[in-house]
Amino acid sequence: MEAVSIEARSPAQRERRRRILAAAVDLATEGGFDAVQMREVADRAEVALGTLYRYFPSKVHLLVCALLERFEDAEVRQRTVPAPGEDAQERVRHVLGGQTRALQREPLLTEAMTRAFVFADGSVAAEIRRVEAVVSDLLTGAMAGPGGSREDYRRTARVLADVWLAALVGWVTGRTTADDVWARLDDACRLLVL
Amino acid sequence: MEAVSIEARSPAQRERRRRILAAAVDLATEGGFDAVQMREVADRAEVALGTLYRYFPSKVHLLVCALLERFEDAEVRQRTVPAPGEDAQERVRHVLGGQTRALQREPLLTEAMTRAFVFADGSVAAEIRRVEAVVSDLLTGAMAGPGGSREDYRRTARVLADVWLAALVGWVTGRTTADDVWARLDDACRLLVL
DNA sequence: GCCAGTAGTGAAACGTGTTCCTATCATGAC
DNA sequence: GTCATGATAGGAACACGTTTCACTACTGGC
Repeated sequence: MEAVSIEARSPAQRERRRRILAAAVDLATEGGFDAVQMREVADRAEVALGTLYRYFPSKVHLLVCALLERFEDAEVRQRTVPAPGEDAQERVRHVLGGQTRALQREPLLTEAMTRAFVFADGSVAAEIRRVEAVVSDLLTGAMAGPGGSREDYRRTARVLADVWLAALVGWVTGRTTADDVWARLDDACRLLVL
Repeated sequence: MEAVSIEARSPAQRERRRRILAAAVDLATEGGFDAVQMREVADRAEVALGTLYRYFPSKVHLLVCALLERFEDAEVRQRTVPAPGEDAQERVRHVLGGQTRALQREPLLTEAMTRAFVFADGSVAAEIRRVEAVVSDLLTGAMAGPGGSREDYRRTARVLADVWLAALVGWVTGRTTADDVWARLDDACRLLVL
């Protein structure tokens, strides 16, 4: 089942897609994963339920796409304003800290997107991979710095992304505190040979 | 809502609990997360649906408890037969490799338990924490070796557990191969200051 | 043994993600 | 302009996790 691609044909379709994502983000921001109910998303976006499913074949697709857009924006911004810092460790800490704080500003939205991300099954593989790629770019870009080689940092970035994800999962499900997310990233940065 | 505790009062209750977990594991082994349907679990365990929900307040609880029992067994076994290896890195690699191979022998069961683990919400916090504690014991025990101090390795163990989890999630959802799980753990062991 | 209270049964019912179907609408080819 | 084709609306229907309820069976204290 293929979703309507991002390069949706008509302006009306792009607009519908935008409205759907906005509705999902609003509901998630207000009530988290459970509050993103497909009928309610369709109502708010003013599309029929069947249309919603034509654009996003499942609730998880929808939320992962919302997550992807956020990270894509973040990655673009990061590219225009490179992270400050003397070395790879300082720069990647800066990025991780900033992104984590941003996620923590909207706890329920982060909960919804994070749980969708980890619960996603094989049918969402393409979107998940895109998120992983963007996050990898974000982190390797920070570590490599201007003009550095990203490839040297791919493996380290993946470890950091893994720690980040696990810490976020612990936080969004109420098992740990917001500070703990940073503590775990901090530990990881310190323990990794950077 | 509190599940019937593991120290269930009567032998009949312990037996019911055992049957329920066995039924869940069987179904998961055969068809993964989606195949663990509560009505079917109740049927196979020969208990009423209401009874199943008295023992395990949700499908996720049920699968996380199954995961917990597996890791508890593994941890006990690990304690009786300490991991071989000259240093912390060798020993923890041995344990991670062995456990990962064990998980990969039953891909659908691992898929079911892993997805339950990451999708679990706050109501499963207690069980999740127990799983995390057992995994931490497993890894710190390996790294500390006989007579060593576990505490020195708590943070490293958590990073490794995070990488392990993220890699397993990637594998059970078909995004990466079984070998990739090991490759990522291998990278993490190499990149960490051990 | 009897009784009170707890546990278990069986079945119906509810909520929400997902699918399906038919009628209506929009758009591009001619 | 007309028509064919695909997109959207509207809504019913289905699947499965979860809840509820009335009834029965068990168990521990007397």
